[in-house]
Amino acid sequence: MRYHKVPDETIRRLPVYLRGLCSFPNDGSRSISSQQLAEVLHVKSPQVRKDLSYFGDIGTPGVGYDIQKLKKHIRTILRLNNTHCAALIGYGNLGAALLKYTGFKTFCVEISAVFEINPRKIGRVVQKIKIEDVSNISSLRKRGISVAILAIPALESQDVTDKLIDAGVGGILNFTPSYLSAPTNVKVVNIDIGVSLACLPYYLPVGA
Amino acid sequence: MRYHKVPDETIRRLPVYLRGLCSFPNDGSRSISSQQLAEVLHVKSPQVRKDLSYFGDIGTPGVGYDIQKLKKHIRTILRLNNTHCAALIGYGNLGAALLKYTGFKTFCVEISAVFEINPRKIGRVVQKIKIEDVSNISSLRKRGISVAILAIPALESQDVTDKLIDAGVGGILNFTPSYLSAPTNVKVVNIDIGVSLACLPYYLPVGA
DNA sequence: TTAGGTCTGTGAACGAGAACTCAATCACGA
DNA sequence: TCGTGATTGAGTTCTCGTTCACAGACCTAA
Ligand SMILES: NC(=O)c1ccc[n+]([C@@H]2O[C@H](COP(=O)([O-])OP(=O)(O)OC[C@H]3O[C@@H](n4cnc5c(N)ncnc54)[C@H](O)[C@@H]3O)[C@@H](O)[C@H]2O)c1
Ligand SMILES: NC(=O)c1ccc[n+]([C@@H]2O[C@H](COP(=O)([O-])OP(=O)(O)OC[C@H]3O[C@@H](n4cnc5c(N)ncnc54)[C@H](O)[C@@H]3O)[C@@H](O)[C@H]2O)c1
Repeated sequence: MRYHKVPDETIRRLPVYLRGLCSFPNDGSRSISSQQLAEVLHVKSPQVRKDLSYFGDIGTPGVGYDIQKLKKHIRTILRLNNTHCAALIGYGNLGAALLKYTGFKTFCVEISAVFEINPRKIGRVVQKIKIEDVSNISSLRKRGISVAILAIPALESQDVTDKLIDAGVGGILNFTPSYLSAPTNVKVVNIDIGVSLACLPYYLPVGA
Repeated sequence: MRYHKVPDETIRRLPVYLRGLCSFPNDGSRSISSQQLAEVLHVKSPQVRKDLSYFGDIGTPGVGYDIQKLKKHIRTILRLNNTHCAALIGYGNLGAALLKYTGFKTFCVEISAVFEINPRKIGRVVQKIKIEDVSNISSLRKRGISVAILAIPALESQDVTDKLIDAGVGGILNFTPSYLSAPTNVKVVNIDIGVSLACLPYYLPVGA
């Protein structure tokens, strides 16, 4: 492997590969070819090989990829070896749904802190987590929490983002419909549900 | 404007432009330049002009874009002139959050039907909508509902998708972590929250 | 009426990422 | 030990989308 900047698109596909591998029928075979992997995941096989080749020689020519080794390798690349703790900011409609969701553990991510501004919610215990006051965000650094999920009203999002960054957070999953300013060493991933939904009618057949 | 296939990326930006225009400070000026628009939305100004130019001459050289006209124009392109009714499939954690959300009306989309398989939920009235049995999906065609939001367990997603397509649905917003097979005339937009979250640790500074 | 400044629309250059292709590599069996 | 078939890794090509740059349209004011 030579030096290469890894495309963001590749990073985004790795979790998909990982999930595919986890749910792969354990039919005794220890290895899987890029062809088989590609079919399950609905991508092309050269894509799979190129993605994986960015990170060194993982596969074996003539054989394929060792399933267990590949899983471990992808986890290492994504830093998902040990469980990551994430903070949820905003326990509203969306926040509550996210907190109840158990699917994140496939990716070794676990929501381990919840912050609110509403006094009626602060102090309540939900899913074994005690909801804290939003001013406690500054404690995130010493608690080793560096990933945050933003599910608060758009107006407050930049303020809270600034606080998160001050507290050493390096990755933010943003559900609010606002653009968040952040230094380049902080990664912001946006999920804009409204925009995704608004795109659909365009693709409907005319007259529908 | 010549004939051009419009890039998907352009379509995806249009709702962002629309939302930006809606929240633009109404300081009396009737028009806005691509420069100003670009600043608000954090894109480059040639991008804005190119995106809009796919759909004919909307702006006025030397002046800019008439704000009200542009809003109307974008709505027309995206077919968001008259309210679109959408069906929500699955009233679980996520489905409930989506149904309560009022922000979709910015984009003239409204959830007007909810389907469930759980008998204890069927028949309940939530947000003025009566939850129906999933077998009623076939009635969507005559009700003129052609957009659906999938928020059910992954295992059932392909089955229900097939039913939705049979019922004439042409656009699906998919929250399940599975790949949905659909004919090319049906648009599927995926929102994979788990994958988005799993990407974040990769970008954290080493040692964090 | 015309000159000068502003801003759009668009062809062309550029860049990133996806798909293709094939030489190099490996397992296995003769 | 060597030949065969399978499969990777990576250089090349292709496709799509973004950025650039400028001609032309428009407004205003003298
Ligand atoms: N619910 C959805 O389906 C949906 C869809 C698309 C986008 N969103 C976006 O997600 C965000 C959350 O949506 P929601 O429906 O859960 O809203 P919500 O109003 O139900 O919940 C927001 C929660 O955040 C809390 N909050 C407000 N300010 C805060 C602060 N400064 N610090 C900590 N907590 C604070 C509020 O007390 C409330 O509990 C919004 O930006 C919304 O636009 C939601
Ligand atoms: N909740 C989250 O935060 C979250 C995050 C990421 C992904 N997801 C995905 O979104 C989907 C829904 O998640 P959830 O947390 O709301 O799950 P949930 O279990 O809370 O809700 C699922 C609902 O769908 C209903 N249902 C099941 N089969 C059905 C069918 N065939 N037809 C109609 N309804 C049916 C169930 O009765 C239930 O009410 C899942 O695929 C999940 O993986 C959710």
